[in-house]
Amino acid sequence: MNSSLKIYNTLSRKKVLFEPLHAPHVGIYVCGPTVYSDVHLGNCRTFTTFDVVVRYLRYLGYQVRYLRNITDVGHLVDDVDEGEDKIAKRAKLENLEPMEIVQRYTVGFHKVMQQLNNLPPSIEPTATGHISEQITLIEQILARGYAYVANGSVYFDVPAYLKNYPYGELSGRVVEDLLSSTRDLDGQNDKKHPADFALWKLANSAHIMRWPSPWGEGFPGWHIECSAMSTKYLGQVFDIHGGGMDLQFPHHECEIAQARGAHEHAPVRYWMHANMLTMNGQKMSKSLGNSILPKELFLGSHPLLSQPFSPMTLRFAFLQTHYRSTMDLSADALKAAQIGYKKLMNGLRIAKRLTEPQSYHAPNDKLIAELLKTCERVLAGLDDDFNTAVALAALFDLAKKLSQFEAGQLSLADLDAASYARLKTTYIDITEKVLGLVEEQPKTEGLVSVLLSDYAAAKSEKNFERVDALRAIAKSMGLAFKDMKTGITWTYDEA
RNA sequence: GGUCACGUGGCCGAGAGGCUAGGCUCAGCUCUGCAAAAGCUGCUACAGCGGUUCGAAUCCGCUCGUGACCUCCA
Repeated sequence: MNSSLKIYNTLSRKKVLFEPLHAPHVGIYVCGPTVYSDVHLGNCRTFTTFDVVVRYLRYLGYQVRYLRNITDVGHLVDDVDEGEDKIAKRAKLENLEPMEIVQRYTVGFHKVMQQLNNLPPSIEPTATGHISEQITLIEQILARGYAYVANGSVYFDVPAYLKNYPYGELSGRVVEDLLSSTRDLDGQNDKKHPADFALWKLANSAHIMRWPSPWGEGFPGWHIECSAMSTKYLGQVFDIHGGGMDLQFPHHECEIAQARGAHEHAPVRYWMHANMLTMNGQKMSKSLGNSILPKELFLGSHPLLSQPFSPMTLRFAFLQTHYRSTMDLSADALKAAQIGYKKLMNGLRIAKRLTEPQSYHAPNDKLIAELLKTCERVLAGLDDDFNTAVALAALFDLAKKLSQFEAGQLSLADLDAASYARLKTTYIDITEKVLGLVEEQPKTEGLVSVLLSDYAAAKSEKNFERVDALRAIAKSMGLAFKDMKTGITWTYDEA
């Protein structure tokens, strides 16, 4: 098992060595979407980030239990008591049952995840499926004196909690600041303190989504579901918790408080936060109305886009930026990513058809050392807080070598069995299994090979009109022929 | 207003005291019937001003600019 993986822990604001609680098992929880509308590209970035995290952990040999929840309880649109439930609101708007909304957008979400080649989580629990667990957890918090009941609602008692535990350590928040900045909210008369947050809310008569509880009919607060579900499936203390940076406060801060309030222990050992996707320098978010839907990108139907971009192009673009940096979306960046992605795939195809030489010459030590070092750089990048940008850079260096081998500029016979295997498996496994970058439309090899042999025949006959015609056909399929001294093959057209 | 980030070449983006990514674009070359593909070569940057240091894009300070969080958001 690899022991050099370092993770940037938001809690300590440092990169630290990853040491799982119960190796080889790793538990990871990622805050999933609220399914009241389509996921937008920003959401996708976060989920792709953690997809690579999970993939890499598995590549290293860990047995990962990956949880990503579906928030299907509406939660409030604003913080005042008469706020509307997001899902219920949407349901009214579309004249549907709330669960129809949930179903529709859950299906849509899964489809997008699949298009982006994000693996499904091991468990995808829903908030509505865990109401009783949430109630139990709230009872535990109440029993330990860190919450109070008011008018059929239950609130977390931040001042009481503060007597025994720090609050705000994850987000670097100072409680006094919180108080001064949250002073002027009206309609929170049930709360004893402005920093308190809801664990359970009384449902008013208009509220559709409601469940019985010891405190009356109501619905759970926004933060409690993650605490309840992570505890149930990963235990009171688990390894990694991830989510978007905007969840750091208050959501994740509240999760910590709830867990300690309920059972004393800080719940998470490594907190990871993915940075925002921006558009024209501004955060992409539903509330700002500047979000692009994956569908719009894949179809090219957004005004910002002059052409469609494929899911893999998007994934590649995500991975070219480190997850903790903001990424600014632009048509130019996507265009560059599209070409880069094809180049990487061309390398993949070469790697796959590489055949081990019958015999090796005297090994070219310099070449071998260079190759091994580049393979090492791929893993070192991933080890360094999942730096996919660095890994990709090294992969491109390998792709270059792969081309040279194929074109006969370098000879595989100059390697040895070990370095040959290392080159091949590193390129293929990291690209496909860890980065999740796969060939988008595997061509029907039969058709392509017919074209290819036609092309070869036309070339040897010097029938250049036919040659040009065949090239045009290939191009229309997004392919190009390449003539090498060692033979003719096809490749993805990068233009 | 408070808290915290960030500012890298034509563009996108890593890196984080001396080695200096990578992708895209552009120019030239090799190869080629012409191309394509591939390879090679060139373009050498770190907002500004001070400071620490033998040495700073990287550390410290200030200035300017941008963003995030403080309210639902991945």
